[in-house]
Amino acid sequence: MLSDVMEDYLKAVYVLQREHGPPVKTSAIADYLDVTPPTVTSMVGKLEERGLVAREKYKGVELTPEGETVALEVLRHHRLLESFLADHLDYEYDEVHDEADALEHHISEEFERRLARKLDDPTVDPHGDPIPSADLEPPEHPDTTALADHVAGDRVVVARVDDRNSEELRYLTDAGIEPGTELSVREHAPIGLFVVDVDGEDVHLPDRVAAVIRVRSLDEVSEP
Amino acid sequence: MLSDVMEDYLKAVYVLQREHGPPVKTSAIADYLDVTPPTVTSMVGKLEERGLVAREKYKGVELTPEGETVALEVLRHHRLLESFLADHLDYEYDEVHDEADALEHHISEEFERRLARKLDDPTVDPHGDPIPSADLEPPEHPDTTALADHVAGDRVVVARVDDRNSEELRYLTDAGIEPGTELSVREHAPIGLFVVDVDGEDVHLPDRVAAVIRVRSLDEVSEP
DNA sequence: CTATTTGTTTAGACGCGTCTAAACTACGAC
DNA sequence: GTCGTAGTTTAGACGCGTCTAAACAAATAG
Repeated sequence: MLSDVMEDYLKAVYVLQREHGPPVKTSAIADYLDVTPPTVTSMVGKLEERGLVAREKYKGVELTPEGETVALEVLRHHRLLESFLADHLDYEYDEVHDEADALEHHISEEFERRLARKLDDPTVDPHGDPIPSADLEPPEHPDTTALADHVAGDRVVVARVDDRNSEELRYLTDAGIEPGTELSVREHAPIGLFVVDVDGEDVHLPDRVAAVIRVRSLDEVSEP
Repeated sequence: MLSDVMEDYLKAVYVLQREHGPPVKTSAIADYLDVTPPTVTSMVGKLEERGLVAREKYKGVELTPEGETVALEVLRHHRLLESFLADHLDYEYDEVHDEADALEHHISEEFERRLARKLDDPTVDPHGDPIPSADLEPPEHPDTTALADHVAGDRVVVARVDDRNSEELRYLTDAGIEPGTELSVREHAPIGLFVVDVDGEDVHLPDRVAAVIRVRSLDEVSEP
């Protein structure tokens, strides 16, 4: 039996591993979960005893296959819930993350099955993140590029946006930027600002934000 | 801030208070929550400090108005969830209780609102239990009688069935007995068995089960 | 009206998940 | 290469929710 908190740690390691590759550092997990580093160390110790992570002291941590399966299960719950909230309860994209976080540990396998069925077995959540399949095999990660890596003139379609910052997400949604949106880069201003064209409207984005928007090229040219 | 566990205790006191009236005994709560009596004593102590229950040592416990409001909030969550699971996720009546128990503490106020709206502000859950309204005023409890108090010949309509025992509930559902079902009492056998007619079929129920099925009379006669 | 049984509370312990303070490791600057 | 610093781990504490064992109160039988 695994506690909610342990599941949260495994999810965190999974996500951070995807972002920066293993090994995942103690402080990165602490930041992600809003907890102090000693707390992480002690929790990671327990996960190691259970064979869910491999750890090298002072170096960092990495999921074992068993740990990855747990993380994928949690992620599947999370993203199915997000999809459900957006599709059937009319939540805005920026509101679904927190609600799904609260619920993801408490739904039964039965609930998961029925939800998936109701939603027609979706493969992508409202932010464009892939939903792990029911067999919990590691999902394909379509090769996308960061919007920040593109140059003026590039035409791209948004693949996914980071779901963690609700305010940012709302800003983007209001500007019409969400998975599936087509846009073109007008300018990369030297002060660290991207200007993109969305449906004929100029939208301004600081570099930091452009870095977490994943896109696919529309013209097979100009890959970074 | 109230923990999930505290909410569970308040819900338990509420339900037990409705069933047997105050004061609610320590052991009754312990049974209900599947916990030992000392645990209840210590928890009740904390609830008392917070002004959510009034207690007389060795006698029992009773909800304060504040405690009752919390209990009603939890119950509203629970019963809205049950309704949702049955109506939109095709759960059977006997499956909804446990799932709702797991989720009731983790949905936001926003979720509650959207759920109620989606369901068209229901006033009764699938078991026939009243759903507290959004203002959390104590709901009306329609005056029903126990099926067990009726005699041969009485025609009644089922108002509610106890949602706690999933097996019993499934048996009743399979026999066609659920809120809204019309039935008539054929016989009260002296060995502690009720025989009722449901849609022309004989259904046999031990006294204990007949005691937890609440009904309303169809002929204005023969009130116990 | 006392004695026994039944039920409740106190006492003390434990695991979980968290913290702060202090010890330690690793790594980049010099 | 040594040293200082940034980051990690150990040590020790705390509140929560639970338990068992023992002390205590209330209800009941005689």
